[in-house]
Amino acid sequence: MQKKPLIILTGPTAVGKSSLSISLAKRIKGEIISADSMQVYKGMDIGTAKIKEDEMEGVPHYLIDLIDPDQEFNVVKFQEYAKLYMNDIYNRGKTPIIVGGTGFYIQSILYDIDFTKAKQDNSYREQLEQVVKEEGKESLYKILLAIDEESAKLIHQNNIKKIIRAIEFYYQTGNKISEHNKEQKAKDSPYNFQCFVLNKERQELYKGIEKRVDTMIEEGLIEEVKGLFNKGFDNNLISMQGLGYKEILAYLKGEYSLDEAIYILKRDTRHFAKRQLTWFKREGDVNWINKDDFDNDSMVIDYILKELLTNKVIEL
RNA sequence: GCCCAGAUAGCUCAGUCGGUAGAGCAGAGGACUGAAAAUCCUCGUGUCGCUGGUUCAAUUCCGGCUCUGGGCA
Repeated sequence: MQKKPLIILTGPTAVGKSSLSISLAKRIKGEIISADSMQVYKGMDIGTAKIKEDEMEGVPHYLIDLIDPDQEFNVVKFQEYAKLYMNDIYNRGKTPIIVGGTGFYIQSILYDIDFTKAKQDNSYREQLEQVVKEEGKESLYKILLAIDEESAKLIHQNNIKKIIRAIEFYYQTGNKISEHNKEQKAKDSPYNFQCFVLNKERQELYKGIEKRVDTMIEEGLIEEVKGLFNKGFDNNLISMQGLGYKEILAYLKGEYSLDEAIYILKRDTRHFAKRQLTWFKREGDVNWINKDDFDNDSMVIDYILKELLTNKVIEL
């Protein structure tokens, strides 16, 4: 069976993925699937720099404004939805373009990672968290060491979240997560894909981030967060741990001054952009686009189209 | 003008009872397979303000100067 075409446009936050994705989608009659862990939430617009209706210029978008901020979302759900929408797009003879900065989400589609089904049950996880509280993280680490030595070597003792997941995986499936990961890493992509990573000079990227944060504040980020908080959404939610939300929430609660909150938000967003770049660097089959090498966006589009044609992802 | 306190890494500061120095933040690099905008790991040489003196040896002690705070006139 012939592999289906898939285009991916990613890169660190604030490089300019959205505007480029619209131009690209229009040129190839593609439809956009957002791979963004925060833009799925309704009402979180300013802080996630969500694309506005009129900016979409009629290009269909999926996985934006899907759920409320108090609903749970994760890679598995992302993968389910994305596959659903992609199928629909293929059936209509169009090409999906995955656009977004959440590397893990993109990977889950690109290599069709198998997330072995298990009932959503957090009770065991809570038990493990209790172990950490009462006996310390060393005890937790020892549990992992006993069941999956390989993972114990790979995961640092301080990385409690990862240790808990590894133990939980064993508990739910009876298999070692280290072996599962090895299998998944060896997989070939089921798609005929091209993955473009947009980047620019670090200093410029950081400047763009800081400017974007200032713009968010001007556009009413504080009001947006206040509104969400008044609806009862608090920092125990994953959504409220998003950049811009957790910092402004802390400001509203009096933990920071506004200046401090903005400083921390800018700094954390810079750190985040760096982590994104680290992720993409590790991804092997990727096409880096340094925006500094192009005079304008339409030249970037020309380059992307040329690459897609020579690699036979799309045809004329 | 006088008195006091500072002057050490990009920033905030610690320290050396005299043997050329170290934290936090910033910054850089990395990991990641059901929280991923999350979580976690690694990386610290700089005329110790300038200039004389004492000393085998001064960033450290003493003097002068410059600058920055604060106080008194």
